[in-house]
Amino acid sequence: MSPRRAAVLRDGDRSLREHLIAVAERLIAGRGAAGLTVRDIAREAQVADGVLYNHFADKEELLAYALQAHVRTVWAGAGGPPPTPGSATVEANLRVHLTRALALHAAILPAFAGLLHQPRLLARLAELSGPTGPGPGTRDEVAGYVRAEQGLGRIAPDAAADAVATLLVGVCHDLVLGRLLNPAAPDEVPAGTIDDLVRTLLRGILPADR
Amino acid sequence: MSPRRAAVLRDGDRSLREHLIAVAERLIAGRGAAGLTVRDIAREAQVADGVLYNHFADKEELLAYALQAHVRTVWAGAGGPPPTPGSATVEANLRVHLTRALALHAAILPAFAGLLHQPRLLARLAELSGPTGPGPGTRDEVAGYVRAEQGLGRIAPDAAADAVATLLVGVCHDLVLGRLLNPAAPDEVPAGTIDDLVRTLLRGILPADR
DNA sequence: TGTACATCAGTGAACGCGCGTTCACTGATGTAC
DNA sequence: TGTACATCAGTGAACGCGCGTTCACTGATGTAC
Repeated sequence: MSPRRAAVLRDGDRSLREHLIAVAERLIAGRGAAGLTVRDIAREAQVADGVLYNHFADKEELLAYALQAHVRTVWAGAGGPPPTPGSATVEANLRVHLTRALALHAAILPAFAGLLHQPRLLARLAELSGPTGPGPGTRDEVAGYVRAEQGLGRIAPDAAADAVATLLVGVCHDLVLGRLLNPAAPDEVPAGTIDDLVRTLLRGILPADR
Repeated sequence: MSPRRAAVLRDGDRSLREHLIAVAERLIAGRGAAGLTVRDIAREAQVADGVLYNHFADKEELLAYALQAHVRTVWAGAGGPPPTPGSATVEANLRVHLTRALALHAAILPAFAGLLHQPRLLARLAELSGPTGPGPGTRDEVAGYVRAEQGLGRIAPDAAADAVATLLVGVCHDLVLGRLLNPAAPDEVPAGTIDDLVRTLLRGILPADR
């Protein structure tokens, strides 16, 4: 090992690059990427202001890696694999899917708040591998689940799997956006809400005689 | 009329205050409120940089009024009243509701992009009267429609009106957010998508024999 | 009617601040002798 | 083994810029005489 090491990394084998990404990820998880400055990150990392430019082209590149890491961390902590088609009941499984998706979105979407008008950063993030946002992963999971259950005969063969996925992911966006737009609103989703949503998806709203 | 008037307002009876709000509204409609500077607004309004402080406490207050005006304008242009319960078919009416709501959200949500992490501005906006965001108005409209149709027997009495509203508004958030997060995506909603969503809401996804 | 003055909304240069980024310097380590 | 030097990642003060905001000044209008 050649020259100087940052004081904070003296004991350990983590590279400064990894350290910066991890610290930025932690800050993003805590308060979102919007309004985060390079000084905030440097101070929290106990490292000089300018050192990030030895490892990243610019602030955006560091943020892109940190956002990717955040999304991966949230997915890894999503609490195990999604329900297996054919197991339990479709109703219970959809409830699990919705609950999972809500937790994912609640953790990921706020981190992106304030980045929606930074297409350059979003494009850079999209170039990185893996799930880069809250939506696509959940959508594919749900649509795949619906198709599998259709194969098993537990969901109507003419049901539109993509539509179900859109409805389910849409609910997540709605509930999380509602909290962002109205910070005074309560964090908790009322107990009956998820049941109502799942039941509506399952049975529709037409009267029984039609 | 007493002292000086702004050159741009010489011929006309619009106050400078109204002029500033109208110009800011136009800019917000065109490119969103994020990244908009007081100089942008002043230049577009053909008016001195500092004059806004004669009429508003600060930039945030002007933005709040302009956002309110934008939301009102979009609602006023929403294309007439929502469908009347009992008319046509429930399916057709839901399709109209969804199309209306999509248009509203597509026009309003992007204006709020980048403001989601500015709770002070959002709070100030909420203090103004009228619909202050894309969500609540649509939600109430849809839930009210569902309840009215329940009274007429065209929607199942045990259907959850709020859940339907959440699902429908959620779809709007989803489609608009998808475009914001992935600017490369196409603007058009595929023709069959709305049909699929409405049919799923109406009939659910359980097989016919259950 | 004509002239001097008071009023005050509008003007725009200037201020202070925080941001992303740069770069001359520091100092711990590996190498040459 | 001990000493002098080269290397280069890390340091942090400084730079340039754009932002929101301020304020001394301008000048069109109403009023007094």
